[in-house]
This record gives sequence, C-alpha cells and structure tokens, in this order.
Amino acid sequence: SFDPSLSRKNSEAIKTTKILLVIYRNYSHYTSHDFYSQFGLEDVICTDDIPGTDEDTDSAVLFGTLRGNVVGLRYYTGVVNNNEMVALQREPNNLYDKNAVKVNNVSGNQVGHIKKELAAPLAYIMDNKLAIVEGVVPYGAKNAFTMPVQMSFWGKEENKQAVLDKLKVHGFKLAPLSKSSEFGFGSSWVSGRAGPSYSAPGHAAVQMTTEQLKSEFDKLFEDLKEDDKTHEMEEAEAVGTPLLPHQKQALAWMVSRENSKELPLFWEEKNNFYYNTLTNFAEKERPENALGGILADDMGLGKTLATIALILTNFHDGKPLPVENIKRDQLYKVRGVFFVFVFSKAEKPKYTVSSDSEESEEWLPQQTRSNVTFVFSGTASVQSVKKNYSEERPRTTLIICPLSVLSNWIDQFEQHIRPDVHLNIYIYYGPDRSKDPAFLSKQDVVLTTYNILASDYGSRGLLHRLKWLRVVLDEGHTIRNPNAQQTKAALNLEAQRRWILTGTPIQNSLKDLWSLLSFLKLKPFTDREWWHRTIQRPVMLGEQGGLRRLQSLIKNITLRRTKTSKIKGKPVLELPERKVFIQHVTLTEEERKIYRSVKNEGKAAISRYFNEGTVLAHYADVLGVLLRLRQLCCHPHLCTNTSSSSCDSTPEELREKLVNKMKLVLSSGSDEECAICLDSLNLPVITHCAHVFCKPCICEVIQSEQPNAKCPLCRNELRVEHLVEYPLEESESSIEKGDREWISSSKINALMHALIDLRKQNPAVKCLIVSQFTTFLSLIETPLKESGFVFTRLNGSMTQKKRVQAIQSFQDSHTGSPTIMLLSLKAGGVGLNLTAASRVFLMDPAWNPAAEDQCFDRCHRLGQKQDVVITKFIVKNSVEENMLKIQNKKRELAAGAFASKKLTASEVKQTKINEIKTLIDL
DNA sequence: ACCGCCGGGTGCC
DNA sequence: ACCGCCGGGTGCC
Repeated sequence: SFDPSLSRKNSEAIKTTKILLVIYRNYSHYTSHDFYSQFGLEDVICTDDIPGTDEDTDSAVLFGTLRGNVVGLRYYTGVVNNNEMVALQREPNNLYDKNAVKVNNVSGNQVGHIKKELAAPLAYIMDNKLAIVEGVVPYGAKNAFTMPVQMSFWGKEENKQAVLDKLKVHGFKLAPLSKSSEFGFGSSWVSGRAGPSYSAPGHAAVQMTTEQLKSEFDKLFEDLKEDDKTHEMEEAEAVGTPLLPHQKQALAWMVSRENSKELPLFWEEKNNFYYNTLTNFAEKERPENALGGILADDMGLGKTLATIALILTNFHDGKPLPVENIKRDQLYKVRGVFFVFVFSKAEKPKYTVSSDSEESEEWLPQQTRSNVTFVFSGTASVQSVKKNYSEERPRTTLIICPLSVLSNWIDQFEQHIRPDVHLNIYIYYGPDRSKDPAFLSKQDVVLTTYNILASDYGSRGLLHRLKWLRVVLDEGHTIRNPNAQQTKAALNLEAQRRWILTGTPIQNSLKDLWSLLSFLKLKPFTDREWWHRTIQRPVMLGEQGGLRRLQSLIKNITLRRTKTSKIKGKPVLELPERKVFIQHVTLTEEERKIYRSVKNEGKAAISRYFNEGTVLAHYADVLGVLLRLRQLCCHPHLCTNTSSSSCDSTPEELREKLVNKMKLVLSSGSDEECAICLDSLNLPVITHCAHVFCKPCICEVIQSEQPNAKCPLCRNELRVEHLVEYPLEESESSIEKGDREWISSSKINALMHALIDLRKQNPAVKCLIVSQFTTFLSLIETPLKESGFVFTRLNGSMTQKKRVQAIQSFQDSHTGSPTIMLLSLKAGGVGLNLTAASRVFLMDPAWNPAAEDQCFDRCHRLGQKQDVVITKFIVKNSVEENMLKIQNKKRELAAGAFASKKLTASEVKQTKINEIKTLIDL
C-alpha cells in the first residue's frame, strides 16, 4: 500500500527524507475541546468562572442534614408523597418575609413554605451560595397544615463552617453524617423494585474509584448495541434509496420510539397513578414518553438517510407518506369534513372512520372545522392518510443543522426521495425567508441552522411560535452547553417528537448530557435539579445505583453504532482502506532564512511572556507568532506582517489592531470557537484584552457580572462599549493578491510534483487539496491553471449556492469535470460528501487531529469505492513537525487507558506551557 | 386583677 | 390544628 510516486523522484523541490505510514484509527472522541485543553483553558472556561454555569456542584460534599417543617400547605395545590423529593426555592420578593423559601414538588407545584424561623438562616445560606439545600418529605405527606422535610446541605468544604455558624446563630444544628442519616427510601411504598438509594458519600455500599467510573463512563455508549435494537423495518415506498441493514434497524428503532405508547423509563403505574421511581413523585396524568431519542451513530453510517426514511415512513399516525395520487372524484363531503374513501374490495362504503386509526375517535369531533382527507382501503385498514393539519396537529418536521451541512441535507433529500413523491421542503434561511406562519406550517420539512434558531429565539420569531410535528437537531451536541443561546433556543421549541443526531454523544462530562435530555423532554430531567440529584451526583460520587440508572437511561433513548459495529457478524460498513502518508518537505535556503528570522523574533517575545508569567494574557500574540510560522511553512506570501503589539495607542489604532488580531485568531484555524458557548463564533467580537467571543455570549457574561465584569479567559476588565466587532465582509480580496508577483514555494512544488505524477498514472483520479489558509489555496490556483488542471473550490465564505455548485461539479464523474477541489479545512461540516475524491493532500497540519480526521472523512465515507490515500505535507525542522508531535501525544492520550483523566488546573497549565514550549522549541 | 385561668377564635410566608 | 398563640372574659371557697 506504499505509494511509490511520492518518493520516486529526488527532485530539487522535494527533498523527501522520510515517509511515515500512519495507520488510521478512530479519533472521533477528539473534539474541539482539544484546543482549549492544549492551552489549558478548559479550567478557565468550563468552571465557575462563568456565571450561570453549574455551580461547581461536582466538588460539593454533604455538610449534614436537618429536619424542618413545611407550613401553609392548605394554601397551595402541590402535593407530595412520603419520601418524595422536594425543591427548595428562594422567594426574595415575598411581601411578608424577604427570607421566604418556597417548597415545590417535582413537577414544580408549590407545596408550602419553610417555616420562617428556619427560612431566615436558609435564605442567607442560599443567597450567598454557601450550600445547596435539598429536601425530602419523609412522612406526613398527607398532612393538612404542615409536614416535615428532611434537608441536606451540600457545598464546598470551605463553606461548611459558615453554614454551620449561620444555622447555629438561629438555633439549628446539622445532624452528624452517620449511616442513620440515610433518609427516606427504606420504607418507600414503591413496591416490587428495590427503591433507589441516595446514600451519603463515603457510605455507598460499593463505591467505585474515579478510574473505574471513568472507564464505565466510556463504555456507556459502546454497550448499546444489539439486544432489542436489531429489529429491522422496511422503509416506505417513498424512500428512493434501499436502506442498508443497519439503517433499517435505525428506522425500526426510530419509528418505535416515535410511536411508543410505553411509560417512560423510571415510571410505574399503580392505583391509577403514575409514579416516578427516582423522585417518588406521582401524578394522575400519564407522563408522556419522550417520542424520540439520540441517534448517535458514527459519522458516515447514514444518520441523515435514516432520518429522511423516518420522516417518510412514519409520516403520520404511524403511516407512510403515500406514493399514489388521490383522485379528485373520490372526494366526499361529510359534515364539513372532507373524506376521501378509496374502496378497493369492500362492497359497501363505510362512512365511519376506520377503527384501525385509533386516535380518530378522540380527535375527530373537535376537529370538524379543519379539512381532512382520508384514504381508506376496503379492508378497513388505513392505507394512506393525507390531510390538512390543524395547528394542534402539526405536520412539519423542523431540521436544525450547522450551516455547513445545510446543503448536504438538501442533496440527501433530493437523492433519497422517489421523484414521484411530493414532499414540501422549505429552507428557512437567508434574509428573504418567509415570515408567514401559515406557509411554514404547511411544509412537510423546514430546514434551518442553529444561528437562525438562536436569533429566532431572541426575537421570539416564527420557529418558536409554531408547533412542530418533529424537531431534529443535526450535530446535536452543539446544544451541550446549557448556557449557550442555541441550547436555550432549542429547548424552547414546541414539538411532539424530538431527535438528536450526533456522532459525538458525550464529550467527557455528564453535564453535557443534561441539555440533551432536557431537549428530549424526558421527565423529570427537564429540570436540572432532578437530573443532578438522581443521576449526576450519585454517579459522580461513585454509587453503583447512579451508574446503573444512567446506563439504563442512555440505553433507553440512544442508538449508537460505530464503523466497526457488526450486524449478523458482518461489519456495518465495509469502507475501503484509508492510508495516511506524511511527506516531509525541506524549505529552500531563502525560505528558511525568512522563517528563521520570524521564529527568533517570536521566540524572544514568547520567552519574555514566560518570564513575566503572562503567556495566557498574551494568548493572541502567541497564537499569532505560531500562525506566522505555520504560514511561512506554506508560502512566504501568506505571512502579511501583522506587527507585534506595542502599548498605548489611539482608540482608532487600537481598534484596528484588535480587528487585525481578531482576523488573525479567526484565520489561525485553531480558534474558530467561542470560549463561552464552545461553538462556532456567532457575530465575533474581540475584547480589549484580545480575546474573541460570540457577541451574544460575552454580552451575557458582562450583563450578569455587572458591574465588574471580567474576561472569562484572562480576568481583565470588560465593558460592552469596548467590544470591537468584526468588520463586515471586506475580507479575502483585500489580502494582497494581484499586487505581488506569483512565486512558488517548496510546498507548492511538492504538491505539483505529486499531482502531475498522479495524473500520469490515472488522469481520472480526483483529489482534495486542503489547507487552513484560503490565501494559500488561492496561490495554488496559479500553477494548477498553468499545468492545465480543471479544479473547483470550496471556502467557508462561499454562498450556499456557490457551495452546492462546487460540490456538484466535483462529484460529477464525467470527463472534463474538475479533478481537484481546493478545500479550506473548516469549510465543510461533518456532512459534506466528497466521495468522488480518493486522494487528499493536506497542505498544513491542524492543531486538532480530529479536525483533520473529520476532513478526511468527507471522502472516506459511505459511497467511497476506492482506497483513500492521504498525504500530509510537513516542513522539516519547523513548527509543523512540532505540531505533529503534539498531535501524536494527543492521539496516544486519547487511545490510552487514562483517556481523558481529569487533570488538575495546575497540571493542565503545565501541559499547556510544555506544549507552547514544544511548538516554538523553547 | 399591673395577675392567673378559662375557652373561643384562629392559623404560611 | 387532638397543636400554640392571641386577646377577651372573668375572678373565694
């Protein structure tokens, strides 16, 4: 499998010194977090530095417990059971007592108040966040006026004394932590099962070590395969592409989830009541099962196709979208309702709704105003149903995806729906998008992006006013951060069925899971407190029961297969091989000279930061130095000298400098994410301390930290009026193009040599040429034209239409179609399909090996028929080689047993410092 | 009796 | 609340 063309010649340009064969492994759990871990920013970003994030509940310990009283029961409707969990909630605006503390049951109905004498110290403790106070009503739930409540106080060790003192002043004392302090669950009336136990830390019957826990956690999603999910289902006729066996499994599972009549997990029916076995909450109303789930298949297994098949197959009431057309003369009017009856075999027409349509009886009487069209077969079974849905019975599937995969969805719909089937699909995107709710709700499918979703939420726009039949979040892990705007926006959508598609289900934290569960409307986890008390904390404390619950929960709502999963003994996907070669390039003496001088200058600056201990504060500058070096490895013209910083300048100069820095960071290929929402930048702004965030994110931080807001990355002062916005679309063209004469570079020579060689062997083979620098791609265009290559190009900045055109022409197999695509590394999202290419030339290494892998997967995926050969050009003795070292270290770490062992803040810092040192040879 | 005791009215915060 | 608390009625043995 060694490609001789790469080393055959010993030309002047390519001084190939060594070729390495890297065997492909799956690094899919490598994520964009990596950038932050690389620079040790995770601890700064992910913990309590940002207001509104989880109150560092992971490190909370139990201070003790206290018995108190709930009073005023007769004024409220909320009821509880014995042993039921209750939520304590401050009510600072209470007219009678500013210390008031409400007591709510699991579904949020108020039960009463904490007696005022106790509320006084509680209010202090809660307001100052000294402890989290949780309650359970041990008995007396049926009392008329007051009932007892057993309270547990959880907090950071350093706050324990303050809590004890405050309680003491008011004459209260926490019970010592003894075994007997396990409260409540022993006498649970929930029969049959062993009730859950929430024991105090240190007293868990079998406590797991952090390592055990970690490995169990990693296995969570791997143990999901087989058992009940092997059932296959034939796709509806309307699906134009035959499904593979594993896709039929996915379809069967998704349809069964949507049509499920079962109680959700952790609920039981008893005495006409429905009991939640985790919280002991009960209600008369049957809790709705989450009609949906998480499809967490590896990328390339066809999540998109499975979803399309789901839409068509479970189109309405468990029936598929009909393929045949309805004839007009079969229309009958009955009491203002339009029915179409198609009787194929029956002797007599029936003017009743078929009993097969279980729900018709219940809804028809109220629905007589809407126009309904039914198609029945004579055997009284419904063959197909089509009707104008009323607002209460929405028909529309809303699909939300990153912009980069929007076109992929459109393609896939076109590709996989039979041409004679009519499906209304509307792309809700762009300034001219429809403002008409009636129009939108008449669509079968509405496609939009997370950014549109987020801005729609802010303005309470159409997406949030309509009721949807189904909402699908593609790349759904984008809602893992509960504070991000798009997460809130997604959680607030109204829909009957909800799906999350993701290839990376859990990053490395349980916390990530909560947003997903909350989106799925899984009772009672929509409220973070119940999730935290019943699952997250028990798991964190190493309790077996907690992990068991988590496992069954994940198992219940998730389907995940990897590329290596097997179905009936055969791999789910048989992809051609994929080989990665590293081709070393040696710079010419002239290039080396420039490189060396920039490096020495940058090295001096960075050593100074090290000596001053201000590396993090000069974060953008460090990146800038590294960026310039990486650019010089590619081509001397890439490095436009964005001068190093000097202090104190006029506001205008400062502004310009900041804009330049922002451009630097945005084009560095390493940091296109916002440190707050951890997602791609939405309206990027730069702070005076030169850190880039989404404007909405940072504004929220500033808002909530009033009046002394600090930068989440470096703790410098922040002001809204100091934020500098990214200037609108002047980009690209301004970066010098025609004003310098074109020259080649060692890397371009190496590339051209390989391309020409390849063309000699097989003129039809298609290649991707990938770089993080779009200017570099532009420079490469010149020799491509000179050598007569037909090529196309895909940039992040291209309009949707142009992207589609570029992709289509490249995927075209006719002679004369482009054989080369110039691709910016981050241009295509995960869904981008470039299977026409079987060769990839990666012109410059990325910080994050996962970003590279993702890029390779755009051609090494379902539909690829040939082996994929990837060539990475790496300049000898340069920052690129050092980047490889770090990439390899990361891969080892990710693959090793201690995978993502939590590092302490100082360990992370040290790692970061070492990495910067490695990168610049310090 | 500027007390005690009785029994009715009453009741979250 | 089959409590506590309040405040009015009442008052030797």
